Amino acid sequence: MPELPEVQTVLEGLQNVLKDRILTGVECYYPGTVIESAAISGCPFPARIGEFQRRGKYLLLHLESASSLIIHLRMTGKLVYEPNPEEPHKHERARITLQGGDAVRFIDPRTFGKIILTPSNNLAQYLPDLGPEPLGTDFTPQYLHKALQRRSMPIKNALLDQRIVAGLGNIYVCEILYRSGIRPDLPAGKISLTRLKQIVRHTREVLNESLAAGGTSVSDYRRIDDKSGEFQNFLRVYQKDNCPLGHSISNIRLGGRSSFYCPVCQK
DNA sequence: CAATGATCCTGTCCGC
DNA sequence: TGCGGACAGGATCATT
Repeated sequence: MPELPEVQTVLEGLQNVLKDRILTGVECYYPGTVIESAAISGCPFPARIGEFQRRGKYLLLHLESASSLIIHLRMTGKLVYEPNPEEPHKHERARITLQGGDAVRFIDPRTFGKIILTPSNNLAQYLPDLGPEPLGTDFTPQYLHKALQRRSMPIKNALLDQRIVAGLGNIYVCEILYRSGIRPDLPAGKISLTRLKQIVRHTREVLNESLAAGGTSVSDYRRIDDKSGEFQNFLRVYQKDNCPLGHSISNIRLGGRSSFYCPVCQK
């Protein structure tokens, strides 16, 4: 499940592969995977990518033709660079074509991923309300304190809410709460500023460690060069039987998601 | 407004 | 060996 470190790793892979290349189009092989804004006037291709950006779990490719591609991988989306590809792969839902015949395949078995083509000045219409970047300077304990006050939902659900902080998913939230020593089901609004400091600190720590490892590969996620990330080797609670101290891990469902935590280390 | 639950979708895994 | 069912989960929409 691509979260911030995986999306960032994919972005850097795209940057390596697509820098200075001329995009000639986006083909769609599954209804609804590619969405083209009605506000697009004239064909935005051929065009180079002027800027590569990530916002939360969204990839933003700004074309020099004043249009942008918004890509969301959701759970099983993968981008794979392919020199001169032939017929679409079995789970290939879309394809970004390049001048010269090469392409980036969008492979997504569960079909939830999207590629949106929209004028660059109209991005906001296709991006939801997103909270601060967890590695940015405005993600602070004070911010979290304010965002969570009087909220009764479990802290785990709050950290998964992209409107509160943009880019975290199930794996990293489990790991962040373990390192912070906080149970995932604690009501978000009742957590002290001191403990929120732990959350902010460990959010940065976990994300930075994962970025350094090229992300986490637990199921489908691969880098654009189809290599695995390595952070799954450093997970302490997610899909584990025991925490690093040997206590047995509990798995409860919160917001319909499995939530791994150590009942001894997390209070 | 806040919180919860259903929904989308298919590959994988488990038990019988 | 094969089958049914549970499960995985990000974001959105509907309901309470």
